[in-house]
Amino acid sequence: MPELPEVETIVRDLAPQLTGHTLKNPRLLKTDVLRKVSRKRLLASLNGHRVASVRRRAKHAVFELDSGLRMVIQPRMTGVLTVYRRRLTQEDRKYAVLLLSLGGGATFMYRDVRRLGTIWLLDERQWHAYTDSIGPEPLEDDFDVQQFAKRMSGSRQAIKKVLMDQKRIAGVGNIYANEALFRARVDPSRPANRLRQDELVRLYGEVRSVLLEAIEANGTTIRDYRTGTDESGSFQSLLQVYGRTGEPCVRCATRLVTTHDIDGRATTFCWRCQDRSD
DNA sequence: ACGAGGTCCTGCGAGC
DNA sequence: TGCTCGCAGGACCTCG
Repeated sequence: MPELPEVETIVRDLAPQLTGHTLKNPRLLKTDVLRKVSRKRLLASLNGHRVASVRRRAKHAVFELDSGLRMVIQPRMTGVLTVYRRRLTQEDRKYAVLLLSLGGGATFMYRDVRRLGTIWLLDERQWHAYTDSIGPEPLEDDFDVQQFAKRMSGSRQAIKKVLMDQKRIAGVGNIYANEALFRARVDPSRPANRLRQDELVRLYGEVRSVLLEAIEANGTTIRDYRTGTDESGSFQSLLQVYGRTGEPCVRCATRLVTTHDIDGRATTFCWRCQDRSD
């Protein structure tokens, strides 16, 4: 799915096109993405309301309305959020979940092939309860290495799994967990609470730099991901391990290997550069 | 508390 | 060519 850099790209593209605009003619084509909100209440809460802001939190796009309610969309694996300034074709609409008219011929669309994505509608209290329940943003200025080290070392689970735990740090998914661990030369299966200080320092730096570089590249398009202007990202050409099983390590030329030992997710790494060192 | 595994969905590519 | 199978960027749940 879109991870932090992809949702950040989407939100940067969408914000200028949505902020200050009044939403008209909301159409919900699929209801299985709704969580704790009825179709009727969602549509009524959108229709005629102005968008106050479009922001990212973790891997979610957050649309704050003038009513104070927030529509939160988690694109998960295959969700795409785009504003179109042309007439939509049948092909465009094939996987449409939510359509909103923005005026001036512009249309916002959330489409989602697998529909593992979700739409929430949260009031102020529910929003704060949620945002307080997940981890801090790794790219915030005040997210320092001590905070990172403390959050990682509180678990003896595999460091890769802990990196991807949204309750510990927000926004890191499978691609960037693989990349950051490779860059930091840390074995993904190491128990998080057994990393040395120097490894935690490296990992902290690499998590932040890989996320920043991916944002600069407008995210990673493997298959489904599109930016808010329906374009592909370009970070896929800069991946060093993810999707490169059997190819040579960029550092030592050893063939990269993939396991599914950690939480059943694909972990690609260099057993030589990321040797366990405990 | 932890790990394992199932669940929600559809599409695609590999292999036969 | 056409079929079945496993896998896919996520996160939630239950069970033992």
